[in-house]
Amino acid sequence: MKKILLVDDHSIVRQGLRTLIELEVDLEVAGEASSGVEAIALVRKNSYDIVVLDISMPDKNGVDTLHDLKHISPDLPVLILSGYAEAQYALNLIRSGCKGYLSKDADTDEIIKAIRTIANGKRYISAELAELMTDQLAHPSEKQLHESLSDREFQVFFKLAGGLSPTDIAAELNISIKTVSTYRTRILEKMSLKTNADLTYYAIKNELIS
Amino acid sequence: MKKILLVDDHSIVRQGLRTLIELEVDLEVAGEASSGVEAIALVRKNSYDIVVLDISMPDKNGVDTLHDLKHISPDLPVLILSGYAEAQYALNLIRSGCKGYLSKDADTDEIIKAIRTIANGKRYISAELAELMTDQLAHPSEKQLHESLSDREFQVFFKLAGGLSPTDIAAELNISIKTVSTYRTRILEKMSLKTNADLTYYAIKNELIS
DNA sequence: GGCTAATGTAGGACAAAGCCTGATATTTTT
DNA sequence: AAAAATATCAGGCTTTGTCCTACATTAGCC
Repeated sequence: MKKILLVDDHSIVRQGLRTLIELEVDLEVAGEASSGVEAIALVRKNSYDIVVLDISMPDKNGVDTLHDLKHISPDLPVLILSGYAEAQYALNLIRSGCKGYLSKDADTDEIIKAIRTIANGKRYISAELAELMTDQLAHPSEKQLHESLSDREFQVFFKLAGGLSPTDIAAELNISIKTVSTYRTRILEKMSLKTNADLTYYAIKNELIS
Repeated sequence: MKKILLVDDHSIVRQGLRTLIELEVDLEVAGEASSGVEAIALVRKNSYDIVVLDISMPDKNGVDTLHDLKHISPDLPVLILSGYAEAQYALNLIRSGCKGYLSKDADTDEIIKAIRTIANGKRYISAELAELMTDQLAHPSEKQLHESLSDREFQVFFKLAGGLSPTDIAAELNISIKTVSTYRTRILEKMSLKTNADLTYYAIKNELIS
């Protein structure tokens, strides 16, 4: 009987997981925490076979919680549950020592399968994640996306992210709008983004602008 | 026996809600949808007493789904379930005709209470939301910029902030690009902003998107 | 109960931006 | 030093978007 600790700030999600898990004879929910801090405290006090951890939580996020868990109990396997948006961090998380990473919209069979696999000491890699990893190997870029931009490209990136129009940028840099447009295309290409809004988003999240 | 339709893209959340609801004698889950489109189709075909709707879903977001539901079935009460970040637009949604608004980390009792209240034709206002509303009444000048937007304007605002092109928005809402453009002008005017990047910035900083 | 303001909707004219393509220039690799 | 890759730049052509205007409907108000 594998003892599971559920960590998620949404009680409904915990409830859902609990219901799923209780249908399995070899698995049981041995604890629930609604925050990272609470989770750490429980792991200090009790023993579990696996932790199922939501990455996005208000007080202490999943990334930090994972980091701390690895100090307290290095061998305790962790399955990360994430919303769809955070897929980008999956690789960082695996490197930080979690044993598996699943999107919350995975279907219930897959979730149980992942829990069981990890509880048995193995890794669980979903199809999506596998794809991400091979992509990553194909383009081995440890560095931040925007670091691969050329000088000029970065200038343009910065201005686009700030909401300047191509026309304005062209004027400021004394180049043609066409050129600005070309850079834009390259920037989006290099950074695997689609829209100017993505640039703004990226710049804010990476604190390039505030 | 009140018939409930659950709409959420995460199967775990649906599972959790279902478990909760099945414990109640007067409530039953009569349908589940994992997307807005699916929800609309179900509402067209069957009859429900209440819809529990997640606002953040990939294909058709909750805002649009709510809007459409109000056309198809104006009297069908809707309870919006949201992640914590979206509290800001609760008021917009109430104005758009939802009967209640709850954060996903509300505890299970409160969720059931909200469902039952709404299924009986009343409104459900959580303590947090009530506070928001009274704040609002106390300082009417301090209302958030985006709250002065009309239903339609808000939809467009949301999509523009997310980086959708006017063409895409027009297609999603089945209106002309010109109309989208008009809304854009009004939105920027009302919010005293200048560019689409400002919208994205605003939406991120106000946690309307994350 | 009529008047005004807000809302939802587009058309047309024009401007802006985007995509594809291709020229030089510069740097890196072999 | 030659070859390959990268960076800087733009023209042509087409698609998109914006601005201004307009009109019907609804909601709000004196």
